[in-house]
Amino acid sequence: MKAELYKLLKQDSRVVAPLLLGWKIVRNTPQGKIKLKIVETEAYHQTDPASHSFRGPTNRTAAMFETGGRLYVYFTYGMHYCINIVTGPKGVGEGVLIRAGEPLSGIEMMKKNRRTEDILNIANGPGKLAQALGIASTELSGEPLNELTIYLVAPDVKIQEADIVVSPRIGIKKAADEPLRFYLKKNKYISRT
DNA sequence: CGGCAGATACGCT
DNA sequence: GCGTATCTGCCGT
Repeated sequence: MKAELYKLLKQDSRVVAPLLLGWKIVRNTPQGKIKLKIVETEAYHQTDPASHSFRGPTNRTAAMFETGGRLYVYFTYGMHYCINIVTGPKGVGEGVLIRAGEPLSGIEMMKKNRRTEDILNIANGPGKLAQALGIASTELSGEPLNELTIYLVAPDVKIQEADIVVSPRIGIKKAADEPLRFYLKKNKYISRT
């Protein structure tokens, strides 16, 4: 992992979450690369009761306690996988949930993975995004970001602060008012407004 | 379209 | 047992 990215991801998830907007998430597959622009994120910190890491490390959440720059993949609702970028120093359990992405390339593969032709419905939610990327297990959880599996690419054009909208997070009961969801203003691929 | 039930299995109490 | 960082389809408007 590049030093620049390592420095970014070593920071607090609440700092990193808005900074990841506009970055590209790339999945390398034998059939080719799948690329999406990150358009929606949420921060989950160890001190946050809504975070899986809140009660300390477990077998499931061990990856969140690693040094920033790894993947944390979890399974929920009996059928969905979701992807986080682990952030912060080793020993602190935190990460950034990637909630939605704008398809850039490998679109035919994503359509097949998602069983839909509707481009607006390919990755506009965390479970959908994981499915679009072909993630159907937790085997990549704990994996360091790397060009052989999954990695991040910096934005071509720097995202302006004025283009970022902050809101409460989706689908949680605890700490439901915390403004820890970030998305790109007017972007068509976010999960909801 | 908006709201809601149902699916489904795993981690933790 | 119970709750879950969700999605889809089906229903009514």
